[in-house]
Amino acid sequence: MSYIRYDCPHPPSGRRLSPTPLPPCHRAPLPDDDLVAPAAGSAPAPSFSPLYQQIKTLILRSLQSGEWKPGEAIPSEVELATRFRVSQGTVRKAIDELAAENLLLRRQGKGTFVATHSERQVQYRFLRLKPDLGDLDSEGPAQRHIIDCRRLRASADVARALGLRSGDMVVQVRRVLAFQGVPTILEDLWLPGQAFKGLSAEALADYPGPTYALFEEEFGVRMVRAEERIRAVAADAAQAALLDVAAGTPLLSVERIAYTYNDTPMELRRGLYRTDSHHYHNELS
Amino acid sequence: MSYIRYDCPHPPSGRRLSPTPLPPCHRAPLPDDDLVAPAAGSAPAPSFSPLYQQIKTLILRSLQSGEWKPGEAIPSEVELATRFRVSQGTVRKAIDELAAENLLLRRQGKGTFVATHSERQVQYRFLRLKPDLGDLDSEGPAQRHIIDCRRLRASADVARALGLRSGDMVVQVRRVLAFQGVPTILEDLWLPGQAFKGLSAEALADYPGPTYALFEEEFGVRMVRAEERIRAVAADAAQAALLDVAAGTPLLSVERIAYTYNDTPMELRRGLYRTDSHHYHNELS
DNA sequence: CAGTGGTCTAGACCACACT
DNA sequence: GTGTGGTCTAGACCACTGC
Repeated sequence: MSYIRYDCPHPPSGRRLSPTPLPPCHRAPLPDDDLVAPAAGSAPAPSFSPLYQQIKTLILRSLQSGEWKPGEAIPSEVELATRFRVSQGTVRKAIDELAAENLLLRRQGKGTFVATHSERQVQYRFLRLKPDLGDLDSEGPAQRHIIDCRRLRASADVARALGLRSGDMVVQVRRVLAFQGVPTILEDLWLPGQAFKGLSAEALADYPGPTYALFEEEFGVRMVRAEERIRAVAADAAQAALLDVAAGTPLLSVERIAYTYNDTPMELRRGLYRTDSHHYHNELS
Repeated sequence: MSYIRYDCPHPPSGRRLSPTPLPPCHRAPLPDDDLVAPAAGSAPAPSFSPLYQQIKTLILRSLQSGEWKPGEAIPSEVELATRFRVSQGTVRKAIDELAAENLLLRRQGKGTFVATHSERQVQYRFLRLKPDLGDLDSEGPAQRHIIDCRRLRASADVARALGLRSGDMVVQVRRVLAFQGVPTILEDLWLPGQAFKGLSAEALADYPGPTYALFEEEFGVRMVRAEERIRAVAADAAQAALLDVAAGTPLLSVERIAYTYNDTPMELRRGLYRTDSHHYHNELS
């Protein structure tokens, strides 16, 4: 008596059965807006998912809607259990998965928090380039040199990567990141123009934290995961000049697509990394 | 009353208290070999870990000792719960973590299995080079050309990577992997000579599955995780010839250290990847 | 059908953080 | 102390697999 089923004996819309163990019977129906209704908008078919997955979806929805903002605490487990009328253990399992995906951050004794790119611990979460020697902090944050920031129409490949139509407006940023004075990363960013109205070179240059934190704060766009394709290429003359290397120097070409909630692509990034004193670090398991 | 503590009121060695909830008292002491004793060999200090962590350690120990071999089913959760005298939920949580680390594989209705590099699904788990076009299977498995396989004394850097003393014996393998006839990967492998006695070029060439599966079957060495450092380099003349590219072509340099249980390094691999029709794929989260 | 892992609950207690 | 997440248990039932 625990799963949403089509053959649910409850007439009032195919919602989940109530998991009350000892008296093995159903719980009183809940207000529709309190649980996932297989209603408009959602995919109608797969409402077979376990309860905790539905809770997870609901929490995700609240994160997406901005009900809880990055860095803030979400309601406690007991509170959420009451709200969703499930046991604490079920809420717990939902939160466990969201924490494993780095969307939430649990802190014992304090609460559960919406993850952010601002936190010291996980700053530059998506940057895998590490110095060959010395600890990660000894190097300090990168210096940013914004070369260009403009609005233009998306080319075919940029549009495809961002799920736009070619010709749609995008913001393009070109910048160089330097570590301890050595220019090390040259990258281009493309962002959907719609969501990033008003992004300027000044904002990018002045913001003290990670760029993804700026995106969270100024545009409400939270990057949740990303995919990268890495190749080795030779620097052309222009690239070589910007990175202060000889033309033809082998560079790491890193193409990244970053996604918000619901696997919506929100950024395309093409970077060239010098790997003479840094390396791209990856953990496999 | 649930954690191992130094102030545990049980005299017979600092072992864990019994988690019996309703009558909040301790359970009868168990045979020493049944649970982690903070005995010789292990680090003595950190015996504060939760029960499920201890269970995890015990399961890990059985995996390590070869009590359950790759591909085999481990005892059911209830069975393990009885054996370790804990609740099924506690065993479950231990297995959950091991499954998340890809050491175990759960299959509903069938059991929990020791993960292996032989399985079709996760074959080439550690190889991140993907074809630019076409699905992963369309390409088929790589053709292996073993160029060399010899035993020699470890150089300083190889020894350091493998946790050996320089001068210790290692097996060195050089090979080329080709996809659809195109040589794409040139790599050197170094393996501790002790554990890989008898490894031959013929065995490497003839074995039909992934090399890591051969290591499991023939030498009982299970690679559990790995770390990679990636750089861009230019092919020298010899490398270029083997990979059928022009000298100076940019290549991905991938240095991998693969670990067995207990974070013991068991393989150093230095690969050069052509990225003209393939790319290194990485997921960030 | 029995056996396995998967879900859900309810309740107890522990560890940690703040006040 | 109160409130939070973290651990542990016991028991029920569901879903999948294979005999």
